[in-house]
Amino acid sequence: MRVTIKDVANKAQVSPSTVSRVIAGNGRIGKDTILRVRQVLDELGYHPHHAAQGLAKRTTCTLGIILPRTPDDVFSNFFFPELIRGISTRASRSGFDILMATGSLAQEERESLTRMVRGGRVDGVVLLSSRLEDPLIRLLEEEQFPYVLIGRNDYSASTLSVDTDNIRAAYELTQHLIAQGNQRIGFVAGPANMIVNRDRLEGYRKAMEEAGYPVQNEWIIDGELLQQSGFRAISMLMELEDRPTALVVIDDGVCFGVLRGLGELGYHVPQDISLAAFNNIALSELSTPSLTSIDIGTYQLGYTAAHQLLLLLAGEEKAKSRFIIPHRLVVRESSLRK
Amino acid sequence: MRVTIKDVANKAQVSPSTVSRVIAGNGRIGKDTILRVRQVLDELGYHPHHAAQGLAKRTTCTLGIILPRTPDDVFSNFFFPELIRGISTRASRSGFDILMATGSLAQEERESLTRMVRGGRVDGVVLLSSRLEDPLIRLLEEEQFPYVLIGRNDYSASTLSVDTDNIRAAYELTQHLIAQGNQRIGFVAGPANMIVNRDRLEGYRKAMEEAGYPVQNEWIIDGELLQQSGFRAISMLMELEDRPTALVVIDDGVCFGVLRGLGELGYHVPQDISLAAFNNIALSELSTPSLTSIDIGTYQLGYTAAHQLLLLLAGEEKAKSRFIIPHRLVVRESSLRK
DNA sequence: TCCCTTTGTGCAAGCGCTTGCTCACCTGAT
DNA sequence: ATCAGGTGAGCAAGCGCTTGCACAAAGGGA
Repeated sequence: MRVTIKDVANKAQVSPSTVSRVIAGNGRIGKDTILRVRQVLDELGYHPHHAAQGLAKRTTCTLGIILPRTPDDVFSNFFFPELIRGISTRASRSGFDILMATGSLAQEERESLTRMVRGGRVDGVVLLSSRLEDPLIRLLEEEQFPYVLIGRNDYSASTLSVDTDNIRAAYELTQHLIAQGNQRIGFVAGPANMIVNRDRLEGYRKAMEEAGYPVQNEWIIDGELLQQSGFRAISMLMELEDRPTALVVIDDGVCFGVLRGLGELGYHVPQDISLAAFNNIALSELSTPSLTSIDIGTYQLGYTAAHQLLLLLAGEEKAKSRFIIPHRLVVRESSLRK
Repeated sequence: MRVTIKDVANKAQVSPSTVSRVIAGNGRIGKDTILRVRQVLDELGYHPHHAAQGLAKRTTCTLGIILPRTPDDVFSNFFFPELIRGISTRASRSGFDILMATGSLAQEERESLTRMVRGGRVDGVVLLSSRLEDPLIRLLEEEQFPYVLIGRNDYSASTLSVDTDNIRAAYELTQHLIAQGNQRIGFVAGPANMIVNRDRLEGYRKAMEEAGYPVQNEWIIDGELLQQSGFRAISMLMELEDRPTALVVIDDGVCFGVLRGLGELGYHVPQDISLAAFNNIALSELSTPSLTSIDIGTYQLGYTAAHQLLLLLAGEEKAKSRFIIPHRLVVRESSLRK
C-alpha cells in the first residue's frame, strides 16, 4: 500500500498537518520536530499523492502540450523533440510535469484540449501553433485559460507568445543569398495558412525589394515536397526561361525534398542553384551538400515559453507579452556559390 | 468557477451520486432521470475534475513516458515523435493521457520517474530503453509498478515488452547486401551498452557466417558519427587493404553521418561502397542517395506498447509478455550496386 | 505575580468525486 | 389485503492532502 502522510505522522509522533507543514516549509514548526519529520520522511520514501495534493491546493503542477497533427504539420516533427526538451527542462525546474495530447483529427485534438482544461488536468497550456485560424486558441481564449503560444497569432496582442522574428530571419537569409551574387531568387513555401509561412515570405520579399530585384510569381512554389506534386513544381520552376539561381525554402525537411528533386532532374547544388532554409535540424549539417539554415534556437524557444507561462501562473506581472528568441544564420555548402 | 458535479445535481434536481452514476453508466437509474441529467450535463459543459476522480477511484488514467536523454540517445530523436504518436493514439482511445518527463542527468531522470510512480501520477509507464543496465527498469521492478518496455532487457522474462526482432532484421539487411554481391561487409555500431546494438551486430554476424564470409574486427567501427571521432574511424576504415564494399549502419541518422564522411573523403555511394541502415526515418527517402533501411514500424511499436500496457492495467490475463512488431526491408539507392 | 505575546501543534473542514448501504416505493404473486 | 422482490435514488463516508482557527505552553515585561 502506498505510504500516506498519515503513516509519516504516526511514525514521527505528530499530526498530519504538522507533516504537511514541514514539507511545505511554511508554518511555525519546532526545530527538532522538523528534523524528526524529515528523518521519517525519507526513511519511508514518502511522496505526496499528486491527485490529493492537487485537489486540496487547487493546482496540478502540470503543463499541457498539444502535439501537432501529422498531416497538418509534418515538419515540426523534426524539431519537436528538441522543443519538448526545452519546455520540459524549464518545467521540471519548477516541479512541473508535462501532459501531452494528440489527436489525428481536429475534432480529437479539440476534445483532448477540452479534457485537459475543463478537467482541471493542467494549470496552463503551451500551444505550438501558427495556423492563422486556430480553433484551439479560440477555445483557450473562451475559457480564459492561461497559455503561451509558440509562434504568433493575430487575435489579440495580449496573448503571451514566444516566437522567432521570422520576417527578419527570412530577410537575412535572402540577403545572404543576394550577397552570394544571386539576383533571381525563388521561394518554396509551406502550407498557406501558417503564419510562419506568411512571415518568411514577407521577409524574403522585403529583401528582394530592397535590393531592387523583382520577384516573379512563378518563383514562389508550394512546398508539398514530400509528395509528387512537389516534384512537378520544382521541375516546372527549373524549366523557366529566367529561372531562379537560388531558393529560400520554408523548412529544412522540405529542403531535403527540394534537394532530392533537383538531383533527380540532374541539377547540382549549389553549382546550378543555391538553397537556404529554416530551422537547422540536426541532419542539415550531415546532408551533402550541407544545408545553409536559420537556426531558430528550438530548445530556447521551448524553454522560454515554459518560463513565461510559469511566471504567468505564479502571478508575476508580465512586462510584455511577446518574446523573440534570437535566430542565427548558419552558412553551409548549399548556398555557397563557388 | 469550475462547474462541479454538485452544480449539475442541483440543476437536474438529483443528488450528486445519481449524476456520478449516470456518467459512469452503471447503477440503476430511471430512464427519464438519465435523460434529464444528460441534458444538464452538456448544457453546463461538465467535465469531471480529474484529481478528484483520481483520488476517489484510485486511478489516474494517465500513462507515463520518460523521454530519453539527449547525449545518451541522440538518434531516438528522429523517430520519437512517431513513437509518441502511436502511444498517444492508443492511449487516448481508452481515455488515457500521456505524462512526459525528461531529465538531462541520470539523476533527474530517476527523480522524475520516482515522482510519477510514488506520487501516484500515472497508472503505468512506457519505458523507451534498451540500455543493458537500466536503473529505471530496476526502479520500476522494485516498486512492482506496471510498465511496458519498448526494446528488451535481460532482467526477467516476465517483463512486458514490445520490440523489433533486431537480430532477424540485421540478418536480413546483411543478406540483402550479400545478395547485391558484397562479400566484405562492415558494421557501424552505436553505443555499446544498448541491447539493440548488440542484437543488430549479432544478426549481421550470423548472416556473414552463414554466407561463409569472414568478418574482420577492423570492419566494425564505432558510430559516434555526429562527432569528429566518427570521421576518423570512417577514414581509417576506407584505407584498409581489404576494405568493405558495404556497411550495415546502426541507424539512419548515423548513416547520414557516414554518408557525409564518405563524401568528404571522395567516395561515392553506392558505387564505391554500399550502405544500409535501420529505422527508416522520414528523411531517409529524401537523401541522395536515398537510404536502404529497415522500417521498424515505429508508430506500431508505440501503439502496441500502449495497447499491451492498457490490457495489463485492465487486468487482462496476458498470454505472453514479449511482442514483436514486424519489420520491413526498404531497398533504396544506397545499397543498389549498379 | 499577572497578563499579554509569541511559538508550536492539533482539530476539523473541505477540495470534487465515488460507492456501499439504506430506504422508500412500486410491482405482481399469493 | 399482504408481502417478497425488484427498482430508483439519496446519505454519508472516505480517497490523501491543505489550511484557518483554536489552543496549550512558554517567555517576557510591568
